[in-house]
Amino acid sequence: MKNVISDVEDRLRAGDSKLTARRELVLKVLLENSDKHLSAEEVYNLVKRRAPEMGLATVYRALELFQEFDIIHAIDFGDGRKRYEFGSGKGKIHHHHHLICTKCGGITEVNEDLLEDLENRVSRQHHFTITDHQLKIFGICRQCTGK
Amino acid sequence: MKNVISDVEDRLRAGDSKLTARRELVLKVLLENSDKHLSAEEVYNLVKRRAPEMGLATVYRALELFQEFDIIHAIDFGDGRKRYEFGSGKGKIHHHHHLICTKCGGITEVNEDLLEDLENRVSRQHHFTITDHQLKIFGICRQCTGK
DNA sequence: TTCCTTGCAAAGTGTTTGCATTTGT
DNA sequence: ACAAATGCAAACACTTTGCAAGGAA
Repeated sequence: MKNVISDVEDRLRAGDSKLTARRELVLKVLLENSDKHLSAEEVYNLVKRRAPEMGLATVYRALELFQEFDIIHAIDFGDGRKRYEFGSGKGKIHHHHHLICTKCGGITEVNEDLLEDLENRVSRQHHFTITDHQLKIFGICRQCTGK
Repeated sequence: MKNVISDVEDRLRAGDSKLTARRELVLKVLLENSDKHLSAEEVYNLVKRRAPEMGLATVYRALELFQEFDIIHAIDFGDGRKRYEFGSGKGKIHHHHHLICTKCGGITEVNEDLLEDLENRVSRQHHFTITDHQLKIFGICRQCTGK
């Protein structure tokens, strides 16, 4: 946990930016809720508990910065706002998928990458150099089944 | 072509709605550009050529109506606006995927459904009843390769 | 008439930007 | 002191909504 923060600090410094107190707070909130896919507003609300004077714009700017440094990336579950998640958006570093329950809105992560074969086929057939993919599966989750 | 329109007309009428002249125009524009994934604004601009007095709100309302009737559905390519495509969003009727070129922004459709095995596995492992999925593959398209 | 549709403008929602002030070094 | 970061409010982009006017049955 602490190491993640100092790792981010190093990466920012290497790019002539720094991990200010506000940015660290944003980062911590993201870390502590890394299972939740928070939106900017949600991050803002959590952050405000510890720094009530903090502005929403600062949260957006921190999120943008973290994205530039490939520390987080945005995902879109179709609810009209961006949500954030650790890991680079580019590259094949961190492939996982989301099961989205259309009843309760809950999101489950599937942490294996299940698409290698498929990617190889598509890549060959369409002469398309794949750098990333995004799979969202919609349906009814275990808890909501049978309700 | 004509049959698609009268089919839509029938479906709307069955649900106590009707295919007005404006709505038909929206539908036609969508049909004539079914390869393009138009946004609301793009539909609006095309529609205005034939009906200059038409308002943007009417386009949005027509698109919403068509979605309710599962005639079209919205997709999000992460550019901040919704784009529309024929076919139901629910159900396993019409599964295809999108190759999104990160260089030129071009979108290629992959019309086979390649995910059956994967769905079966996920469904079993997570007790998740799948109703739909969405796969976006990012990379460099054939034309942009080597530029 | 009655009900639905439409155009227009206003309101909403999520995000970004301009600018004066504050902070860190 | 200087550059970068921040809070605030205004601006933005896309979408939705309220309402009065228009049209079809």
